[in-house]
Amino acid sequence: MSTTSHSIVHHSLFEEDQIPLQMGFFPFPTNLTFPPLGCHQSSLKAFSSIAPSSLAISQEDSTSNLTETLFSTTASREDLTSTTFGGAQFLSLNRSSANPWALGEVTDCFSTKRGGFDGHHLGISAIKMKKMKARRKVREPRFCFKTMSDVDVLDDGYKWRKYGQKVVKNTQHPRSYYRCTQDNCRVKKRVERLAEDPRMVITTYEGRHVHSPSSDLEDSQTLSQLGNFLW
DNA sequence: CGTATTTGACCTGCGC
DNA sequence: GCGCAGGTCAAATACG
Repeated sequence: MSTTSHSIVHHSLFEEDQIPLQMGFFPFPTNLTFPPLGCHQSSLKAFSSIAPSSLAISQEDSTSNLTETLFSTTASREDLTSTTFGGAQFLSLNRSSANPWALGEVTDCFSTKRGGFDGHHLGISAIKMKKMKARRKVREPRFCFKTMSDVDVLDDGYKWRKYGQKVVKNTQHPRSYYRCTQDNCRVKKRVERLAEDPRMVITTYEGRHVHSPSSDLEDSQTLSQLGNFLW
């Protein structure tokens, strides 16, 4: 199997809950903090980085056959600014305050395995537990993108270990669950094929990496530069 | 033999 | 409370 054989003719970035709804509008979180979700490999350069105050998307990637990049936000055209960086043109989005996610709290409360709440954590009061439950709806930032590819797992520069697979109702293709193999890094990703179009791979990332990609130094440097630019 | 993947069981949240 | 569906665990298995 070759990871270079896939062809990306179109991909898009959108909040995962919107799938498979029409792309176009979703509440854009203000504290999205990647590069973890940045796909720095040449095949995915369009998503060079996502920063707290801006969303950057390469409009043109001459190294791949990427012909079109779409993204959806609540922002109007006026909220977008165009910047040229490293030979590529990026669109930056000035975000508003609307943010459905409270990054950190859930991480702190639920970072360990579910067994973490029994035994030595039994001192937690009922009220606190209730608060925790109330917070539980709030998730780590999740983002997904759709890629037309004949391989399921695209090389995004990080090392992943598969920890589960599940058949999702009304779909013929199973959903695979991956976790970053790096110690202390709890980033997860899900990979599934779109029911309506099996050629499309939906990759959903959850959380933020606490380390650099494991390979591809050149692209890592590029990513780092972009990070500086965007942050 | 160490590491990664598979897969059935189990857990959790949610709707009714 | 019950059942369903999604997500995770972990033992078994495969692979290099």
